[in-house]
Amino acid sequence: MVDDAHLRLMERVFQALASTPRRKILAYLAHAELSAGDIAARFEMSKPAVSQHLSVLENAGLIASEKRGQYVFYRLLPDTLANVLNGYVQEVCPVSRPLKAESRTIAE
Amino acid sequence: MVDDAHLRLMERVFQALASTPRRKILAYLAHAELSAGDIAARFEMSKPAVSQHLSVLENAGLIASEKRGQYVFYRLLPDTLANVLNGYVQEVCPVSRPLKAESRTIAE
DNA sequence: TATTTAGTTAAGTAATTTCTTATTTACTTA
DNA sequence: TAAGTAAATAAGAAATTACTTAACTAAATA
Repeated sequence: MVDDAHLRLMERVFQALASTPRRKILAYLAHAELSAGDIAARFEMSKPAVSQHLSVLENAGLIASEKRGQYVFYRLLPDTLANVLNGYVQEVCPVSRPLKAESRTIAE
Repeated sequence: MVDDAHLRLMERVFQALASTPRRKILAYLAHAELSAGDIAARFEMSKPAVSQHLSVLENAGLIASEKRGQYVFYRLLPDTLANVLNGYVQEVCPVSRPLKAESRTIAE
């Protein structure tokens, strides 16, 4: 049951990440909290299209929204991303590999 | 130029991972090298469908194939997965987070 | 209170993805 | 060499995804 929930979350996360605009949105939110309009302004596509991308990311637990007055602000939820991706790397890569990569990073 | 190639690879990797059957194939290959038929036998879908999934994974640099006699054997290329996912986590998550997760793992 | 601004929801279309079956290629063995 | 097995390619149907514009809701301001 719990594991099944985890699989469904993983499914939604990988689905969410399979889109260049959505990965771009996450990159923007890594540096600052932004309103829906701030985000839409950085893309060529229409506002509803961006709004839909934001829903996908929110349903995957990758971002959270908060309405303040007229605006809706979005912020990154870095734990979901880190947990799902690190978890998957460790599941697939014979343990030593990801650790080595991280050790290198830690060493820097 | 180099960075553009990196972005195209990332694009293909996330695209490849956005499919449950393909993530399952990677999990199988994490434990052993398998022939195309061995892999197809583990799924309900037709062999050509599995073959197409294998192409997607191979084009993303996540697996490699080698023909030996009548069979084509597939094996995981763990570096691509680890590099792309770790790289992305670090790009998006304010550095501390993935390191902490890995430190915990290393501590075990 | 009427208008403007920010954002989402709805409905429909275009593009892409994921399957299927049929065909083809390459190797093995009777 | 003929027959059988393993796998990929081809062609097309069905399902999903990613957009568009139009309509709607909520908050701010004149």
